[in-house]
Amino acid sequence: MNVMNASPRRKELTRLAAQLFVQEGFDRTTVRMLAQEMGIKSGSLFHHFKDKQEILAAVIEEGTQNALVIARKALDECAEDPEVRLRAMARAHLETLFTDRNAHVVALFEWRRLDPTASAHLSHLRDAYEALWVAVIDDALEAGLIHGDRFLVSRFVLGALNWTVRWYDPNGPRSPDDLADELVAMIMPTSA
Amino acid sequence: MNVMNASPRRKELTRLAAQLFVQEGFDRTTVRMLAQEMGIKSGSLFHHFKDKQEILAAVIEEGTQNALVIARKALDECAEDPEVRLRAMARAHLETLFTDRNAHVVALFEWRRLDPTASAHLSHLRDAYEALWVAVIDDALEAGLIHGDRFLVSRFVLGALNWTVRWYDPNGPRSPDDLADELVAMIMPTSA
DNA sequence: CGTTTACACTAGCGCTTGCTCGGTTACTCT
DNA sequence: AGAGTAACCGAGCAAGCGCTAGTGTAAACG
Repeated sequence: MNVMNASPRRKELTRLAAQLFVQEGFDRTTVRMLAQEMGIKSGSLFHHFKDKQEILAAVIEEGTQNALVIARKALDECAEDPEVRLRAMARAHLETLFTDRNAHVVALFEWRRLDPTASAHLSHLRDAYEALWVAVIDDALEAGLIHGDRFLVSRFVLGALNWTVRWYDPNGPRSPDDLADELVAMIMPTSA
Repeated sequence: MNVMNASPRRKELTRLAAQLFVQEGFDRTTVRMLAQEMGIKSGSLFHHFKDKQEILAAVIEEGTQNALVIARKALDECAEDPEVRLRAMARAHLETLFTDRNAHVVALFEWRRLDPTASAHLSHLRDAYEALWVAVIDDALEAGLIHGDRFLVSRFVLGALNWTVRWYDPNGPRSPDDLADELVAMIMPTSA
């Protein structure tokens, strides 16, 4: 068994698992279903992951890592103007949400199935990501770009963005970037 | 077995079930756990509900019905000013979200566990509720109170509101009404 | 060459699951 | 008193669950 590696094989299996977890939910996805999707038998699955829990943790870790990388890159690449940064952050959020959609849906809706150990470890990743958001929101507030309570604003914005996975159709006419821009415009009085 | 009644006993059992579904998730809640919480044995449970699915449907129906009633009452009781109605609708949403919190959390996060028949029936209820929102949003847009795409705005607002169940602490300093007002203020440029 | 390593297989154990069913209790209505 | 009925119990079945153990095989390595 691979204790803690990130072999390409394991990455691919993690991707397939994410898809099934989204389709069926974590609890309803059996190891036999996972194995079949991966083209192996259920016993072989435990050569790659020590138990079902570890598969869930791998899926969520993958998604959250990517979110962090993409958000940092987006912020690095743009100017220091608070409005630009806010828009960039919103775009980055939706970008990762829909390129790694399966992993993020699992992270958002199956987080509670993690055992305490895995949850604690992954919480740090998640906190690091949210810290980026809080910083951007703070700057926007300070610049008078938006108004309200910093805590509430960031929660509302993240809620609105995360909820998109429930209704957004990637095959529709609107791009994720459009969505991000519309949301930012919605909360910015100056752009009326 | 009670085919389709709403006896007080069944209502109470539904309430208890909602609580457990929130704590453990639908799939992880066994009929034995449900029975114990209700003070009966697992076999007796099927005198009240024909199967586990029906319990889930009962929980969701209860919550959605209440949401409809509360929202309609709130709209009936307030003036025709679009801003007032928007605020009233947001308040009503959070009010029902936190007085029937368990039922709504189940409705929001366990909807997919419903079998197609139950889902179809309950979708009508849900659509009726969302229609109230769309009407209110439309009026607010027409009055120039808010701006943006009517479809996107309502999705963003509902997303922000629904996501509150993930972070809002009813024992904190803020009331649900405060939350609703802050959100409305956030998306209304005129109130800056 | 022999040994190691990665990956897969078969078989099945021990347990839990949703649900059934015949029988019992307690209350209501005539 | 007797009949009807809603509520509940105890026992357990068939299916499915996560996971383990032991084995086979082919490529990689000294």
